[in-house]
Amino acid sequence: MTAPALARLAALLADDTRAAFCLALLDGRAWTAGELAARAGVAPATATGHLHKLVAAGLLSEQRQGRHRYVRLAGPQVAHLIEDLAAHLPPAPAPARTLRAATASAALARGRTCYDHLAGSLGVAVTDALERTGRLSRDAGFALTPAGVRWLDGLAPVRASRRPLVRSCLDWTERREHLAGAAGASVCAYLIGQGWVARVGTGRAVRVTPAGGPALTELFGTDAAWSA
Amino acid sequence: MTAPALARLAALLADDTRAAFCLALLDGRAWTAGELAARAGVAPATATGHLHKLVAAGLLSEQRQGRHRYVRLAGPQVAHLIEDLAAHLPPAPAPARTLRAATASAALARGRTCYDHLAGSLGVAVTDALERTGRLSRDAGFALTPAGVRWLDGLAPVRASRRPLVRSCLDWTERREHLAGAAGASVCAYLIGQGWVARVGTGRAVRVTPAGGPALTELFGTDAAWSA
DNA sequence: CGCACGATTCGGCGCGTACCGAAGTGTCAC
DNA sequence: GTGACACTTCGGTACGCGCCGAATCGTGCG
Repeated sequence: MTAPALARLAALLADDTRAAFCLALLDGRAWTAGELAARAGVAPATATGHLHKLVAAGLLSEQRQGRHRYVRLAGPQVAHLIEDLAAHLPPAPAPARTLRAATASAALARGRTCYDHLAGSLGVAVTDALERTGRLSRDAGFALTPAGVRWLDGLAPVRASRRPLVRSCLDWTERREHLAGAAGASVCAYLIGQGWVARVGTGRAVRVTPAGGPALTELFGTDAAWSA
Repeated sequence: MTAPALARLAALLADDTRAAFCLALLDGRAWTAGELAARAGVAPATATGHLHKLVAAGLLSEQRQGRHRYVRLAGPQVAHLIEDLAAHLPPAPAPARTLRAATASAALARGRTCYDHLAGSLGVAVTDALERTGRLSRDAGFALTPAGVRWLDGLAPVRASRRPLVRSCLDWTERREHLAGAAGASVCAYLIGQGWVARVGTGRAVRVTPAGGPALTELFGTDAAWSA
């Protein structure tokens, strides 16, 4: 559209602190203003100002509870926008400085949630497995096959909504597309609900549980090394 | 990724002048620095600085010819990034102020190129026609059907590349997805090459030619009002 | 009730950067 | 060669905005 409108939108993410907020919120959960401030390393007063801008612009939705202000991404479109932008970043930067940081980023690369679906090598592996078993095709687009639609219906019915059933999300660690959209969210919720995939610590990272390895092998009819 | 990296990328588009440059360049052609400066309403000196940043960041590629500096988007990914961002803008703003502006924006809404594929209501109409004739499916993703792949091969073979054959692009006038990716570029080039679709003036706007109406009706086996 | 705490508002500081005019460099035309 | 032109570099101005400390408001706990 008009240049100023585009610039205003971009400007929301063009600040280190606001960008840090958005990346933290990519886990799909609600954070308090204070948590975000601490995470980004700024004073609470600074965080307040940023949150006002992000909420006013519609990127974040807020919910007040007592003396806390909870804030989350306004929806999957916003999450998709941010991941999309992140996917266009310079190839493969920033080696980890400390051992702690290295293990944390390795865990993130292995598996994580991207708002409400799986990403990282786990997300890509699930997507690959779906393709190998004929439930997903990426030859001429990115779509579930009829068999894939039936499989998903049996697994965890997706309620109809305006949200696209399937969309691809480009991963910034793997540089490959993986399953997103309502179907991606459904699969992720199912795997976590079954206890086959679990969150690690408090962040976005997830891992395959001991019970999950065999279960995933059976679910996808393939013997990928899920436990990696 | 890291917040500062994301912020740096966003900052490139977070300026009215640079945003205007990028939107102008969305037509996929090469512009001179002077043309862009005039379009954005800034002095040549200002444009030089902005172009340096955009080129250094890899969003634009430059080509020097004599005393001219030609500049274009660095590739389809960049075009996609910008259109993607534009698609997330507030719904439907800015009514046109003048008659001239109104006719220009109406022409853009009717049909335009989005870097290298068709967009606007024409782009959506073509996509709809492909779906109606069983060449494209968006039930469980966004993909060409086998029939669609055969049709495209007969029409204008797409050379293999790392670029995805099919991808969807969300339109900011129509708010609907339309065909993009290598297939979208191929269809657009074919229609323009046949003289069925032609550029209007010097901008991004395109229209269906008189010869194009019947031709499109035959091509898509449907009687949509192509000439609209 | 009174204290602790999260969040907010306000005022002021300082950096980053967008902008331009003027002067300089290279290229093309005559 | 000389002039016109596209673009660039440089210097300087001005404005926006991110940041914080301190004071305030409101809520929850003891």
